[in-house]
Amino acid sequence: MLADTIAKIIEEMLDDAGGALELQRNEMANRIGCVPSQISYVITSRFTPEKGYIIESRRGGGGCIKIVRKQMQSDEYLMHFFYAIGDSISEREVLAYLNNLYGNELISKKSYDIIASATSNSALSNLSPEARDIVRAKIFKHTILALMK
Amino acid sequence: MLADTIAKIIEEMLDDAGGALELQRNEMANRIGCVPSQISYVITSRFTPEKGYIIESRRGGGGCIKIVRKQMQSDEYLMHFFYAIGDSISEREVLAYLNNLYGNELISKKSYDIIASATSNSALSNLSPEARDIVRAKIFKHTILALMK
DNA sequence: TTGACTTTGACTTTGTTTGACTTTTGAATT
DNA sequence: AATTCAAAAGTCAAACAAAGTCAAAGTCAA
Repeated sequence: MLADTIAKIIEEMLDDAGGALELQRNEMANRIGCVPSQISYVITSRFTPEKGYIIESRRGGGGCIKIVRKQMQSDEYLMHFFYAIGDSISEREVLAYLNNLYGNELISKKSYDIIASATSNSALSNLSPEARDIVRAKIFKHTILALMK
Repeated sequence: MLADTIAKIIEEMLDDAGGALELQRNEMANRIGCVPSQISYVITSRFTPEKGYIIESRRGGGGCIKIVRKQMQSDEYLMHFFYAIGDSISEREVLAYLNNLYGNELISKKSYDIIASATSNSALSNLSPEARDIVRAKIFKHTILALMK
């Protein structure tokens, strides 16, 4: 899929550049052979702040898009997450959070798997969708606290 | 029966692929000559976590369904536990199980903490005591499976 | 003949791709 | 210094591509 390919290219560029990089949308679209807005789409769908990226850009002649991969310190970061979780959360949102934590090496794959399964729709299938999201939020918060123990 | 045929096909594909595979629902339905939702039905009815399968999927263009089969050899002990858990379980019982697992060095302290917190009365405080034990059993089973991942 | 399991298809939700149009900005020209 | 222009990036909605959901209808064994 195009979007995944582009995301991968950007990831590699970030690796090479040590976590921060500036790219030109049109130039890149041209090189890859897609419309420029496809680059925008990839960036807004894959390089979100939730996943730990900071995006800045400038229009006009010589404009560019700056992408920075940020890493924080663990407990501080976990607390940040803890407070960010509301009273209700979807399975998808939990996974986005977990991916971020795992991607930043703040939790192990095993912790990831356990929390993901404990908060999955499948595990909570006895509850109504609304109740599910509320219970999930509570479970998720509890496990985040357990991670800091 | 159609469903069994499809299940068999998927099993064979899993064998060939060494236990993990990605398939496209529409493409497969087309090949087999059935409606796409039949594939969904087979997966939800036959490839359940209870039976040791992990399912993930993605919609949209280039979407797919990922199926992973858990092999039970090295995880017999955990499976034993898994089957011992009924449809309802108290916080105390979960802790007894976890202590056993931890005592036998089958899980780490971190895994212990995460699972204990995810299944605590405190995490499930929104639910009535009866609902709590039922949901807890399900969560606990899911986390046990995650441990074997 | 009831109840569990299957089969089907209409409809929903999620994710991707594209292109037309808008906004911003630096630089060249008055 | 003000104006204009072209070169960026942004926005948005339509079209398309998957998978999910759900309920109605069918099947079959106890």
